[in-house]
Amino acid sequence: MPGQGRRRCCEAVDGTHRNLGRGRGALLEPAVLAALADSEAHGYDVRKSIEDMTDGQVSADPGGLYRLLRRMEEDSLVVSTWVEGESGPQRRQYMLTAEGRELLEHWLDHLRERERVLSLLVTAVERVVAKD
Amino acid sequence: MPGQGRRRCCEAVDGTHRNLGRGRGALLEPAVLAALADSEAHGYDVRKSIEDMTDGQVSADPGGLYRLLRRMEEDSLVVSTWVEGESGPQRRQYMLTAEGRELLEHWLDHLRERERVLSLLVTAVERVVAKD
DNA sequence: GTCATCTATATGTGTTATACACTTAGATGG
DNA sequence: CCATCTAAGTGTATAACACATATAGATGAC
Repeated sequence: MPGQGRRRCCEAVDGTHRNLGRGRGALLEPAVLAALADSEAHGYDVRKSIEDMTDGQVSADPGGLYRLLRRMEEDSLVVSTWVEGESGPQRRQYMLTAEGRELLEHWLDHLRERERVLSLLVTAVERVVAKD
Repeated sequence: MPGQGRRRCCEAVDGTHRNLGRGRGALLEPAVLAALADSEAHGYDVRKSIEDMTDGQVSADPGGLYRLLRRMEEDSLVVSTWVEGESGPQRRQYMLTAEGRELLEHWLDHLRERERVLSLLVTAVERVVAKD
């Protein structure tokens, strides 16, 4: 069986998905934008939204998610405020900005393109594999 | 327009796609495997195969492609031989191994899963964007 | 009453592939 | 002779990731 040394194609050590693809090809950012487009939320909720969105298949790494949210705030895609709960300020509420919403629309086109490319690739692989 | 500082979502500086997603989420490896499943080929041909496969939308970075091929050989997914052309040995011919073919089959399942997740994400984004 | 578990938000860090620029070299063609 | 195509690389800074770990309050079991 291939894939002992370097890990390949399947994501996390435990076999679950943990990412949506890396870097520029990543899908985590649009997922976050989409999660926040409905209503503002805090990081923990965003994480659950993404799980819901993807049918429980993508469970973002908390560390990475919180860092992404900070990055996105730096880039003015979201803004955050600390929510003073009845038990002290412990939640950072994120809200989408107009810029973030604009980018999400842009992402939609891009995601559709990616869908198309992926489907072309699947077709090509199917052709050469010709599995049952 | 968002995306001046950090580049976002769109791939290369010139606006073309150059990758298929990074790292573990990357699609370049299966594309290479698929390109070599039909018939052995050298790197330059693989690059063109990928372009064909993706309707000209993905044009792999040559540097990265050659490095990937080397990596794949290290992992016994492909084997290479220098082809002695009539004008000296200048082409490295790559051939898929049984292990490589096995991994490609595995990739097919994985790509289909990715297709499904991507389509769920697109649906989610569409719902919140509700564009035209 | 304490122990696990859940909510919630982080930081630390090594690893790795990437994008882009650049090099080399033979062949082809105007 | 000079551009362009084929062909195969190297160099390198950067960025993002996976995973481990820390923290703290709340909830619930036993």
